[in-house]
Amino acid sequence: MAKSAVRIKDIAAKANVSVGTVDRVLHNRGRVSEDVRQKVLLMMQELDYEPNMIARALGSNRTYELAVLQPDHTLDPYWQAPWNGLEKAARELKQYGVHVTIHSYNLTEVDSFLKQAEAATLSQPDGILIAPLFYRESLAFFERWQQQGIPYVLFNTYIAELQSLSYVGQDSYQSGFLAGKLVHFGQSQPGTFVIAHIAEDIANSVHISQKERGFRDYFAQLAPAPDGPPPPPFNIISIDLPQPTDPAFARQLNRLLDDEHTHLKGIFVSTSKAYEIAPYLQANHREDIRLVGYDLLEKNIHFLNENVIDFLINQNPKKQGYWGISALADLLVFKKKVPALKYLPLDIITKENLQYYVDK
Amino acid sequence: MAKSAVRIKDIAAKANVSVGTVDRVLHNRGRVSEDVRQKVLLMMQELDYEPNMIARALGSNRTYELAVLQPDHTLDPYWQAPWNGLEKAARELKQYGVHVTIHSYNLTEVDSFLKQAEAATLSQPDGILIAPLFYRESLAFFERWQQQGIPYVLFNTYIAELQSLSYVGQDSYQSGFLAGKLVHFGQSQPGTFVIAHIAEDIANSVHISQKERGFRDYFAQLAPAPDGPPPPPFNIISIDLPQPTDPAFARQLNRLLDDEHTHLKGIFVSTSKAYEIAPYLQANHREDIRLVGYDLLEKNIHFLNENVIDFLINQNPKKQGYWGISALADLLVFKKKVPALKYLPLDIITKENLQYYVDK
DNA sequence: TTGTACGCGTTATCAA
DNA sequence: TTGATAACGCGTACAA
Repeated sequence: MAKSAVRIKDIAAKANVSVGTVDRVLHNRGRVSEDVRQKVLLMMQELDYEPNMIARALGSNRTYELAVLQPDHTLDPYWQAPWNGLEKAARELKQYGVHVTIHSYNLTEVDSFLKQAEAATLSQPDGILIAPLFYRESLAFFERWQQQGIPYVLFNTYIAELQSLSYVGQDSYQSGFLAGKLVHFGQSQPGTFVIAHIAEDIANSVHISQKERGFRDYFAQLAPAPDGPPPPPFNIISIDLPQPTDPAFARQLNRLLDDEHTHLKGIFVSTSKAYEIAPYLQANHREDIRLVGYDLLEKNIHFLNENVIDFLINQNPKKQGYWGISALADLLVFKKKVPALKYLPLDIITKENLQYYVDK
Repeated sequence: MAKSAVRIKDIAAKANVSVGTVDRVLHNRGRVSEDVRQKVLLMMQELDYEPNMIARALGSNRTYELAVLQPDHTLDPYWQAPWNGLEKAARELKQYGVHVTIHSYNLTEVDSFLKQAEAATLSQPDGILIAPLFYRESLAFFERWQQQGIPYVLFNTYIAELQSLSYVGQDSYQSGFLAGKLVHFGQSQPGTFVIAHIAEDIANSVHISQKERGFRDYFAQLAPAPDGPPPPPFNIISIDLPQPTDPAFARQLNRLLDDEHTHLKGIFVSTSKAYEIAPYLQANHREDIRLVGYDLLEKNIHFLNENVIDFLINQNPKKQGYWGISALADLLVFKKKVPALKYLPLDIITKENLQYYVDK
């Protein structure tokens, strides 16, 4: 027995009022006496009324303007995927009156961010989705949005922020922890594991340092096997590399690879740029050194297929965009509760299961 | 500029006909002169008309009855997940007039399947989703459904079948291949890898033998590294185990574990029953033997957390149910093209990323 | 062969 | 504080 179709009309009849009255209590628009209100509320409960969202979308001709702030996907390949996710969500929600405008900023220029954020704010949207790569500058806008009563969702980059509706993205700490497992797995001889940061301002980048903490914690918790032998002494070091175009990049990397008594077992690249390290391993025939990185960029995929990169951790960038928009839509059009935190899966990608994760 | 809202009314006006006429050509119901038809078609193209599915669902009060044939989820824990997926899809599509009825059969009794399949057929549904675990018996029903013009979708168990609308599920061959990678990864010493079938009628089960083929092919393709050293000689054997309650189960397993010169490196369990093998490894402190299996059952998760199971391959059973129903809905209510094959991702699950895949 | 008018469940306006 | 009633875009009898 599918509890089929209890309509506003039904509860109106049962409560001896008109549909207009029911509608008023349903959306507490006021202008209805308290006793009638209670009666209607009761009837709604009794009949277990569920609004027909389809009819609602059709009837109320209202539209919802959503503004998105994210780095320009034509300047950095990583941001293509979130962009695809946004577009997909936009397409699906179009019929519900949802319209999304993407404000792209240049991820290397603060001014660009400020300008776009300003534009987004002035457009008076009904909701905002933001990848807050500029920490400090974002905070000021959060304040403004909150005062204006505009709900906003953070994605991709976590900022501890109590006022935002939700954060959609990855758990950086756990992804570092997982990376530890992946570089270590199956290696029992003592040696060194490296976490490599490429051209990152670590001090100003919360999620990078969380990744490092997770990575180190993985090896730390390896210790206390109660009955087994103690784990071999692993040496965990982190290196900061400059831009790959900088000659110092090759110099530092080669020094690391050439140092015989380091016993280098694996490298974890804390960003999506594992493909910058891979050529050096390949050139020196050091495919035995485990290499783990992030994201299914074309260049990463290339080295995964060449067995130079062993694992990629997929942060599900497309879904980040998709669910970010969905969260806003859930709040605004479907009036659903939105969880404050939505961690996306950390997919482990190898050559053998890659095909299922690349966007066709 | 969002190409906002071109309605039937608009194209009717532009073509100097009534909405009724437009509707007739839209659904080619005939009864419209060819020249008018062409003109309307042209206008539709020019205006890039997209039907408003929401209004359509509301206007046409038609409902769609979907029948599902799958093993009883109260008798086998694996089937809980697909069931959840079905329910989720049903909930989302309810407002579009989609109603799904689940016909559960006992996966150990052919008669039960026949009875439920008969019932489903007689209910004259608008579409059928079936997990065809009984190969031969399913074929007869396919024939009937095809003759009755009822679209049907296969899920979970692949059967080469040209008439079905779609197959939604995993790629068994590739999952065996992946399992090969996972048991082998990081192990360079020669030794033996085992693929274990637990209480399976392999001859009658296509996907189990596909898994085995994939598994063996993984090791076969390891060979020809053009410049590197030849791969170590791996020995791949398969064993058929009886029901775990059968004393022969323990006997065979212990014989395998005790045989010193087998140099057993890893075991791949071809079904979701890795948890039946795990206790033996644990009891004998043979956690060094790699163990890989399928699916996030509670018992498997337990041994994953205990480091006895190293990897689980997630076949995404919940999504199988979800996308199975979605495929039917896409065809029937949204009139969309449905791909003949939808392979779900083969997620690699470890202790460290498990949390993101368990159904909360 | 074509056009008209009503209904789907909801919202929103306006008069009572 | 209430109740009619016209939209919303589409499907569909039924009339012409």
